[in-house]
Amino acid sequence: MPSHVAGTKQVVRAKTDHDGNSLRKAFYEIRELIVHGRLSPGSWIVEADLARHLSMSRTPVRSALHWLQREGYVIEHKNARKSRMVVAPLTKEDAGELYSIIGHVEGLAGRRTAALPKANRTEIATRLRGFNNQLREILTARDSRAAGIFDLDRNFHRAIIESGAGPRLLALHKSIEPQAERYWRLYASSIINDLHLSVAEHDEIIAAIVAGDPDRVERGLQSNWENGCHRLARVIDIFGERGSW
Amino acid sequence: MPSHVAGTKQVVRAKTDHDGNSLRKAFYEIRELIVHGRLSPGSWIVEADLARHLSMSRTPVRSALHWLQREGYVIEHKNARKSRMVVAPLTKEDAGELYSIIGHVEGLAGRRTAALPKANRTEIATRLRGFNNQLREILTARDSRAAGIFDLDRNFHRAIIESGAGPRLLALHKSIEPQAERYWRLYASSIINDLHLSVAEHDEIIAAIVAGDPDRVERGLQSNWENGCHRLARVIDIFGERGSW
DNA sequence: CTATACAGATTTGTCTACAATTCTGGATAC
DNA sequence: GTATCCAGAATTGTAGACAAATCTGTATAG
Repeated sequence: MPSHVAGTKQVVRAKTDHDGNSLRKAFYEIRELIVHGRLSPGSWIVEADLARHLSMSRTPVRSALHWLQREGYVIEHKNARKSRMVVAPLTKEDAGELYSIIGHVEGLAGRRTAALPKANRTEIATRLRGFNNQLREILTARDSRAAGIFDLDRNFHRAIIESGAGPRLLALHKSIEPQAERYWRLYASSIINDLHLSVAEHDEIIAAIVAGDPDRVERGLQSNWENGCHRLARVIDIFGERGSW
Repeated sequence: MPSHVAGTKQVVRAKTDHDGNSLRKAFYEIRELIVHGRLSPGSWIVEADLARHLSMSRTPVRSALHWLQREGYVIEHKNARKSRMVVAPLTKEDAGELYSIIGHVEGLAGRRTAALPKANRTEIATRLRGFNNQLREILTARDSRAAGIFDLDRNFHRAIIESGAGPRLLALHKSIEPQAERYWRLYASSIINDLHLSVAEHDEIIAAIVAGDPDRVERGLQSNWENGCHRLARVIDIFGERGSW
């Protein structure tokens, strides 16, 4: 190549194949950062910083942030006509609405789970008992490995949703549930101290599924979330809200 | 500037100010195209074509399509590792799940509307009666201006949601409701023929709000959607599903 | 006549460039 | 000492370029 062309383009391109789907990766990684509190509630988001952190360009990061905004993990601090993005704060009011929605979404799914054939229901109940018994063990052992608790509770609820919900409801649940996890993680004590209550509520839900009673399952799930919300509210009152100032 | 640099960049750029927010515009316009059936269910989507149609670059169009995908207006026809986008088909099964979800979301909001102070409730009821009476007029006059019917029914429901729901639930409703509109628009006759049933159900909902009975409001809204779904299912049976082949 | 292979056309995914706007800090006026 | 204004830094929004992947149609071999 002649040397006089050297300065013309010379954009050394680093093989664009960042594995084919950076957007997904960006979405899940950023969500993880938010859910785990590494990006703390109320804090500023700079696209370029995240892009560097994830070692990709701004384009997929940007799209991911828009997803997160639509789902409520991120809100736009609209100054004038430009949208600054901020990690959504955790407030008691928001928690109330969020938990209420999840309770109803799960209630709807649970209702359909209760309508499944008996064979399926007993199979599910067995699985649910497995999760709940593990929770009970942690409880009696005063183990308090918070991480395990989160996962067990999540698995319990997911098992119900996944067996009863169709694709739409499932997607809806998947997009909302991690937001409740934000509250769990940051106000962990609320879950751990009152764990026995939740375990008891789970027992009732299992019984309702075995009985095949949709109303009872729905009520059980709604109560579980509603009560969780009250327990959470107490903790928020004590420790204060985060990211809302 | 030395002449040997003349060929370096020279990208004449046409003032990027497409008004500051092309993404929103792209999202709403494309959604409109889908909801109104201009982009028919099951049909292929090509980013570049849409970009040309909206006279903007692919970047905002692409993001908008991702939003639409997340909300269920568009699905990805995943071949290998690349995502071809397709306008979501309209199926009886999907309608069932969709209507069920909306019924419950509105039910939750309506429940909170029923819990408002009496003064607010009567004010809302007045507004609702306004919409419903207009529907009744169209009905008795055998007017069947479909467009007006859509708007009136939508306004009726929105009035309830907006008075009872918090920001999260409102956003959720806003993202789901237009998807029901897709079914309305394409199977319009299902609404128009049985309009009197819906009007009667609306009356019951109004009465429940006036009475301030959350359970009754919730039941009323859920039934309204559930019955609407049945009416729709009959029409789908007759005319067939669209876009699913 | 059918099946395979290959070349060109399409289309998507990601990157970087650039314009416009907003923010920040410091210098100047009072 | 405080308020105002301006230059430069930082940040966002959009455009367009390119590479990889997929699809399509045609030509060739059997």
